[in-house]
Amino acid sequence: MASIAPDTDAILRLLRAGGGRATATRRVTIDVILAAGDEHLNAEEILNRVRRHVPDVAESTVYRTLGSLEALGVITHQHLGHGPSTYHQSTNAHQHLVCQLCGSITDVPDTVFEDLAERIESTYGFAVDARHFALQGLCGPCRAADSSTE
Amino acid sequence: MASIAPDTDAILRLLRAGGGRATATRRVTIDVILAAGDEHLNAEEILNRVRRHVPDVAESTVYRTLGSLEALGVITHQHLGHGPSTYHQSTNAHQHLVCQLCGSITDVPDTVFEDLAERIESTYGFAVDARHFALQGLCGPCRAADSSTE
DNA sequence: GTTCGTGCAAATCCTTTGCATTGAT
DNA sequence: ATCAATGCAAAGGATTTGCACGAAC
Repeated sequence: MASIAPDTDAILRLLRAGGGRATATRRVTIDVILAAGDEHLNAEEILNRVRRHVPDVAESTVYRTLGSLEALGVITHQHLGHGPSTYHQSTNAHQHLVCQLCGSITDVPDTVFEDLAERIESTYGFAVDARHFALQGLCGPCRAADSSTE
Repeated sequence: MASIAPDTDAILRLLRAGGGRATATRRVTIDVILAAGDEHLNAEEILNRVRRHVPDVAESTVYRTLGSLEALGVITHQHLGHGPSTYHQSTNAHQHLVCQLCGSITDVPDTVFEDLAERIESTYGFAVDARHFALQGLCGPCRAADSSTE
């Protein structure tokens, strides 16, 4: 498990400690991710925000930086559905409920899954990690709209 | 909800009832899917099996047939991880536990998720459909191998 | 004789890779 | 001076789409 880095400088230090380099572009990329908080940013959105400060970044650079940060354990990516992956700080880890109709995302704490995880573990010996892929379904509003149409 | 079609002819009839056409290629495609039973076939595997009987099918044709069958409710596709989608008959619907290390797939009955689904429904008003995206995690053997290495 | 299904190629989306150059250490 | 990071363009895998032709109804 990687140590948790609270701010951009600490993360840059971590990067350097691993033989990496602290570039201006990387600093901005990290700033963007930390500033995003609970938002679920995909690579393109991160790229666009980085470009506000470094207009000529290549998308491949952002992808490579995201990869490095993920290897350090500083960020995590998750799959919320059919679209692109989203990224956030590892310290923000939680599970996601994604509506298949409207795409809305509900963050839920890990604790909600504890019973399920225990049951699956004791029955199948399988250790569930429900964070990497979101749980799909229908959110309240869409269910209401849906059942009134049927 | 579409009616459940038990055999190839019935499915072809359904297809026709919806204004579609019953072609030889479609017949073979349906046969392949029905014969697959519990296997988790992706589009390429289905294509290869169809080609044993119809050597010159285009991949786009198989994709389009899969789309039509899914629209009819006869088949379902699910995402087991980062790779291609897999398809099976809707009557075989169940949930999947996919090991992030070895890729092994464990099928689990819907009942395992009932409590979780109820809890999420009452807390968030969200109706979970855990079938479309698999639950990720570590299978028993991989956990054992993993912890002995750490 | 209309549609719909098909083959083919090209296009799409998201992401990765190769390679020469720039820049951090 | 070294080696990692970058920009650019091209490649990648999975899937979709446009279009003309052929086949099912």
